[in-house]
Amino acid sequence: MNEEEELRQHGLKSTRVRKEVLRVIATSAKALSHKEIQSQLSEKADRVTLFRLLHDFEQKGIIHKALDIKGVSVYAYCHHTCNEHGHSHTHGHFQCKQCDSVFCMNQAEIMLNSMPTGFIIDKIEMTMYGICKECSNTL
Amino acid sequence: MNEEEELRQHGLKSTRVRKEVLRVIATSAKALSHKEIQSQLSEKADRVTLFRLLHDFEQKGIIHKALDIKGVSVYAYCHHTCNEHGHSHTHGHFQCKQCDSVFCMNQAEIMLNSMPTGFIIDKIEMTMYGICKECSNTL
DNA sequence: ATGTCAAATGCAACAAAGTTGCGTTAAAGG
DNA sequence: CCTTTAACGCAACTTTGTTGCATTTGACAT
Repeated sequence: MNEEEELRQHGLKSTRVRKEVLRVIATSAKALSHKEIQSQLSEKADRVTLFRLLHDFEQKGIIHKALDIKGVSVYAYCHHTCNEHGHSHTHGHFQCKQCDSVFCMNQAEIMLNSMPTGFIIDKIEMTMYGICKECSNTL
Repeated sequence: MNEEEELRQHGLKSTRVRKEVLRVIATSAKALSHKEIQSQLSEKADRVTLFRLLHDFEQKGIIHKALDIKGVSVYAYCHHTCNEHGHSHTHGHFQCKQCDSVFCMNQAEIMLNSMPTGFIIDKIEMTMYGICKECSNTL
């Protein structure tokens, strides 16, 4: 499925900016910040357009958001598991202290051994910090 | 142990602002943002002073930092388990969608069922989102 | 008690991330 | 090809957090 089809499937118009952002995110091995996405576009797009587009993509289940250690949002592709009714991610994220890259870690799932009483849990996020594969090779 | 002693024990000068910030954080049931801390001080302190002080407290192991869902830093008391050589928290955090409060959840521990190869893990953070005890009572 | 000195504070200015409002452009369907 | 509505771009703004520098103050020695 190409970008055009995927956008339409999620009820979004297929436009120049959207197609390129989708391509950039879908082909990235790591989660990307707004800034990184902007700098990877061949034809430049407006900051605000990009912010709004990322919100839309997230809302439609095309991408999901994580926070890096500084609290900056980074975005990663959902690989067709989510839609506008909700996200269904069980994976955690990993941020490298060396290169700052954030990766989706499908190997790492979360298991809660006890639930706090009275609290209704909706979503669990896990982030690991350390050194990534690539950086640990060059140490 | 009072605030004055605790600050000295961690190698920090005891000052008016520090004592009050420490009191506010140590007696709070929830993690507090910079903004919330500032608004809870009886004698107002400078924004920048507060930011620097929070960094210092974190670095000395007096408080620890978590990120709320918007990426804003919130701070909670360490209860004497940490020092300048490192933090040793195994608990996760919980943020309420209703009231935005962030709580330390000592009940919730993390279990990794498999480790990603090549990645060196240093620290694991977990945040749960949902409805807190208080808000779920008034639903 | 008082002087000294580094550390802590306050102020101004800045930077980055993210938001809001509004006018203009362009995709999609007829 | 015309119309409509969503997407885009621009300007201005907000919030969080940072940096540099001058002033004040806590801790310690005299």
